[in-house]
Amino acid sequence: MVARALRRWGYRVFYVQNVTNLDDKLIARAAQEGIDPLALAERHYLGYALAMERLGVRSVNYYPFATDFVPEIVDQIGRLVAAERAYAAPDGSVYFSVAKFPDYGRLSGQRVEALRPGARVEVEKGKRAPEDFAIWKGATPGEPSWPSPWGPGRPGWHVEDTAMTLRLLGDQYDLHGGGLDLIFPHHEAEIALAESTTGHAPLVGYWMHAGMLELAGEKMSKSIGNIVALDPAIASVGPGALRLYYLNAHYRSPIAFDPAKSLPEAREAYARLAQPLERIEAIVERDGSDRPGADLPADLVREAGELPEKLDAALSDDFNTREAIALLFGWARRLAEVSGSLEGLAGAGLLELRAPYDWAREVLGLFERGRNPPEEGWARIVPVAIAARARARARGDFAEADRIRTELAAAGIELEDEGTGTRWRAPETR
RNA sequence: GCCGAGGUGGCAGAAUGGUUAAUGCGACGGACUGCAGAUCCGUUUCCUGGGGGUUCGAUUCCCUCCCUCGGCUCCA
Repeated sequence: MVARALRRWGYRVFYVQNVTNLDDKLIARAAQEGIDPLALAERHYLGYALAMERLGVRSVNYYPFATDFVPEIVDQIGRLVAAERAYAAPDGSVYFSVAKFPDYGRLSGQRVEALRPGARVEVEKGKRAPEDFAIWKGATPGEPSWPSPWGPGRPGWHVEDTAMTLRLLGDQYDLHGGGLDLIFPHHEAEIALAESTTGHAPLVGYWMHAGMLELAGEKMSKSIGNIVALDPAIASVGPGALRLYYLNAHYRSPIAFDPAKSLPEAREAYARLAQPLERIEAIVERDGSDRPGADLPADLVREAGELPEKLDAALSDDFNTREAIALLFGWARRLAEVSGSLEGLAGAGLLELRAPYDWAREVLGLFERGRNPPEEGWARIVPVAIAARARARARGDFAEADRIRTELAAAGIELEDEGTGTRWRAPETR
């Protein structure tokens, strides 16, 4: 959403999302399954990329893999060691010397003296100070490793990202995102590593830290392993409803996920929002956008014209997506009031009424045209069934009419009777 | 213990130093319907964690306490 908005506002955006494709857990799991850790990482990445595609997250320009940047990482570590900002330990690991970077802790508000060593992770031997962190991990037999001046090993987590961004984005860049849980130590470490390497500060102009998705009071996280709900969630309510759910709160706020209620609620809200758009598009698709008809009432012209401006204003207030969504609901309600007269309007007017929805499509990624359209088979079969049901109803055979509706429902097809006829909808079309 | 993010109606979740604190879900009532659903209209007065303070006025600013979540340096 941020990348979409910035691009709309004329910024040139190059969006990099780093992929850590080798870590302790991956190595352990791969050993368990008897496969190559990098292949396992590739499999995870593909699953992630597929889910993002289905969610309509297509703004990322490049997903660099950490292990493709080992030369850059080794080079950066070399510069840090040469500048005595880092040191090699006897076991072949290299540590960054936190004491040599006075700004350490500035981003997170932490004071180095106040940290509690070993709170969660065992303190390693070979460090000169407990707050130092590994940027090169000496090789363990049987695990992937690369040669380096300090012996074979693999990159530490923090340095991967800075080596990639120094190469891809330069010494300084504008925006860095991430979850609130990454501020310390990871983002703190990125700042220390990059600024110590290049001498240029600040590394990042703006940090955007997103609130956690809390599942039953606990953050949802790949580390805990309770993230499995993403694919089923997309499948159950569709990508649009899921995006609406995420965008329904300010990015910095934690959002409470209730497995029983959150997704159905998002689905209902999304359906309400999409309803007027579906009506408009049904007419335009049927008659074309140049269909003749009545002009739009002046007040509607004005409102439709002003809304995108208001939506941009809402979003430019620290990306207040909820405010924008509230405006969209207001527009949906406004259109509902005039739904009876839509049929008489000219195509040009209908397109004007659609403008706020076009904004939402571009910036929020909602209302994307069916990437998973109903199978052609359905499009042939369902109208036939509907006609049969209409005949059954006309002759008063409601048992047969209900049987047809039930049968279609079992296949996931929903029927809705309206004054003019019966509409049908396949699940997951949007 | 320290650092950070939060605490708003039944639920989710915005906003603001000032007349009725958005929006959505849910609930309730009505219209429509053979029924159901969807849709449309309306209602939902008692909601800003506790306690102090500043102010004519605080949900908003200050202090303090409580609660939830995250982090505390090789989990990423």
